Amino acid sequence: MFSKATEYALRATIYIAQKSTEENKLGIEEIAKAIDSPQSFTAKILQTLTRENVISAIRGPNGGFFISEKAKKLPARAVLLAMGEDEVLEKCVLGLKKCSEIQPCPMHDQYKSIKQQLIKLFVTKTIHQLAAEIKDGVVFINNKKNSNS
Amino acid sequence: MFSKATEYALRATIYIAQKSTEENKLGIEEIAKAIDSPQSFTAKILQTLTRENVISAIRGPNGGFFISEKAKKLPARAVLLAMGEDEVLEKCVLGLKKCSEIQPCPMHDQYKSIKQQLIKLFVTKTIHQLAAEIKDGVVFINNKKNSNS
DNA sequence: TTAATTAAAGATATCTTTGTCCTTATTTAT
DNA sequence: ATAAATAAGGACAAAGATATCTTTAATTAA
Repeated sequence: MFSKATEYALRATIYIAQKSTEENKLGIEEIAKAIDSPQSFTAKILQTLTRENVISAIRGPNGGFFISEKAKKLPARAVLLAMGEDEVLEKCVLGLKKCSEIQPCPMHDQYKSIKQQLIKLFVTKTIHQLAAEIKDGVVFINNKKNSNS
Repeated sequence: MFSKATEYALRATIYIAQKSTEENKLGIEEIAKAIDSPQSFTAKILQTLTRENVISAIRGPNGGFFISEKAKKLPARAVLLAMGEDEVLEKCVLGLKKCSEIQPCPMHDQYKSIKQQLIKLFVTKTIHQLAAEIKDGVVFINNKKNSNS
């Protein structure tokens, strides 16, 4: 559904929201290990998320990444927008540019409600809410083949 | 959601199902124009769909592509399988390999039902059913910027 | 049998995504 | 001031997706 870059972006953002505070920032090495992503590639992605004001970064000793309380209230969709991949949610499933209510593709009517639910999911779920579920121990976010934490 | 190749594959399959019979086969040029796809690239894709027995092809004069009545009963998912893109339907939205009911990612519970509906759509809708909607004039499948047919 | 028509197959080109590495800028502590 | 720690940025590499072109194989009709 999403590119690897966007998957890493979502995982990293949720991880940072769960683990960091402005006083306790996270380094790129920790983040990449935690979400099982290539470190340098993830660094690029976090650069983008920082530039787009989804997360924040401070350089130098004791620097690192964190996310402000304000940014935690952003919907998950903000990550998609920052990564330039928001249109996936809206797109026609057959890739038709003109597919719409008045000119539907053969899948439109049935896909319509799925699409609406997808959009709703990314619009209503905030970064904070996603992170909170991890804190509760209900869910996980790492990706290692043999890990349970 | 899907690659361009798979989008073309779905559109081409539906178009062939709508327009062709074993007596009236379609050439690659007509198909590519109808679904607004690059002709040579589409030829490769139709080769794959033929090899995977989703559609059929006959070479030589009066040859072309068609789809058997039997194949028309295949679900849309058969096209995804032929294109090697079936896992999109099943995949964790955050790209986590181990995401499951017992070890859910932070989006799992809400995404679960969306995923199920997606799978149901591709499993229950047959190629024939999708093509029939076009014949009824209810839907369209071309992709031209300025076309209404 | 020859020419024409059509898809199949292979080689190649281009672009995008994914990924790495090295240098630079910033900040902190000594 | 200097050294260390950290992210930012740029150059590059590798792989995959997208696309084109040329040649080959199969089929048909003349």
